[in-house]
Amino acid sequence: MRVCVAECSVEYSGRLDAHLPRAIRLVMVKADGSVLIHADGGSYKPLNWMAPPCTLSERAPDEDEVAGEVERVWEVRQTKTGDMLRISIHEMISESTYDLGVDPGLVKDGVEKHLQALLADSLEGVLGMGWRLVRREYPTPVGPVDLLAIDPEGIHVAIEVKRRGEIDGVEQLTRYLELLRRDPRLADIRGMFAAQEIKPQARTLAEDRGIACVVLDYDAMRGMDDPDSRLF
Amino acid sequence: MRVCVAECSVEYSGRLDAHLPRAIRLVMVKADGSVLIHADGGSYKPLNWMAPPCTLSERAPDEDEVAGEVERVWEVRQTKTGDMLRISIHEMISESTYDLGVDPGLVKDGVEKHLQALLADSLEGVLGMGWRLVRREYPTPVGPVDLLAIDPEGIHVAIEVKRRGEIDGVEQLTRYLELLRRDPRLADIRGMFAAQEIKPQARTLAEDRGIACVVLDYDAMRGMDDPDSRLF
DNA sequence: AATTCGATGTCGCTC
DNA sequence: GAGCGACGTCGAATT
Repeated sequence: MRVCVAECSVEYSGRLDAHLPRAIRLVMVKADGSVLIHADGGSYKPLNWMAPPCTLSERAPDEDEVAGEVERVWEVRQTKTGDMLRISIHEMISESTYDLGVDPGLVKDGVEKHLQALLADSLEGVLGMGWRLVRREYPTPVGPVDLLAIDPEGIHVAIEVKRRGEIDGVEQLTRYLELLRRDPRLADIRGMFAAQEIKPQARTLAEDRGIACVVLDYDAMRGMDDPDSRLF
Repeated sequence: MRVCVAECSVEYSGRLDAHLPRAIRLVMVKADGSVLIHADGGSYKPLNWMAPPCTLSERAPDEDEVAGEVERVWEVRQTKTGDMLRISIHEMISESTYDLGVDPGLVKDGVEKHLQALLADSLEGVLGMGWRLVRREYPTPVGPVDLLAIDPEGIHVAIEVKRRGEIDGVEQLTRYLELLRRDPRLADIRGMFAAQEIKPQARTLAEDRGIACVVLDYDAMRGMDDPDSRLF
């Protein structure tokens, strides 16, 4: 990785055209040729960038660029789309190269699949005694519903699990229910919307459609979970 | 901005839990306290990060951490959500601080909205005499179509404008046409797909559906445009 | 404050 | 490779 701090101006041409006026910025060139240009603020998104696969070439400034006090010009081209990033360097303030090696990568925990697995393992702990799991990823013609369960009264319940419960999740569950009810054995199936957080609009819509809402406590579920039987 | 290269391991706890095993990475601390951790690959997205507003504090490693060869520990806390990022530094390889000043920011040009405005202003210049604009952003139940126009024969034409014409743009226009044709006054409406560049697949699909394709010349349209009447 | 919508979205999976 | 959905989506414009 090459890490530079430079006074530069930048032009991008690709899905749109954009330019960055002259200022001091951090320019990061990764081993795969990709380039990131960061200012000292904003979020994790660079002001400008080029995604791999791409190639960086350096050239001398032309007459106009010299007149504009440009010392070096980097041109980064996207191999597939032809997008181009031109970095005009007015002054290189610092430049270093490091060998970072291959990163072992991020390990995630607590995503929807994990919530689904935890709830499947802790149905009685979360919903109460008498609940039984039929299966995870129960198939329907429009995709699998997260969990199919049976409540203490013996009624089937389709459970949609989300990390954040929003309206589109309720719509998704509604589609599943509509199709599942065509199966005579599931004609009386009910719906349950389970999420770590349920938005007010989603709750309103769900309850209007007779879908129960359950807020999941991830840490509590992890406590209930039997570590020997879990999937992750 | 503080730019460090360090052998580190990282834990994140917030919307999800995640961790990064020990490896050499770039750690960027911006003036607002936000932190980015980059490996030497991937795209512009960091492996891990903390968005502002947040505060970074450094502490000495505890007994377990010392046993794990940790030299320094940075803890970054999100002020509002309480999300936490813990960076355990095994070895600081390089550390520098720069004053970048306030960035003037990215200036965008040539986005779809601008193309749409230019085409609306130059309909006859681009498509030929006799074309008339009905309106921009003509509403349909699935969103507004960019332009509704009338061709020299008096037939309505729905025009979808893109910088890069790809298949999803043709699908979008097809949905608009389907709904617009339900209006008896627009039963004979035709479609036109206008873009600076039209991908072969998109052109094939469009023409198969009877949708005309027009390649827009941005510079020429800017030349035709009356600067006094334009929207930008 | 809440919501909707666009993004140079990116990323990861299925087909 | 294309299509589809989730994302620690982020961010701006709008209600």
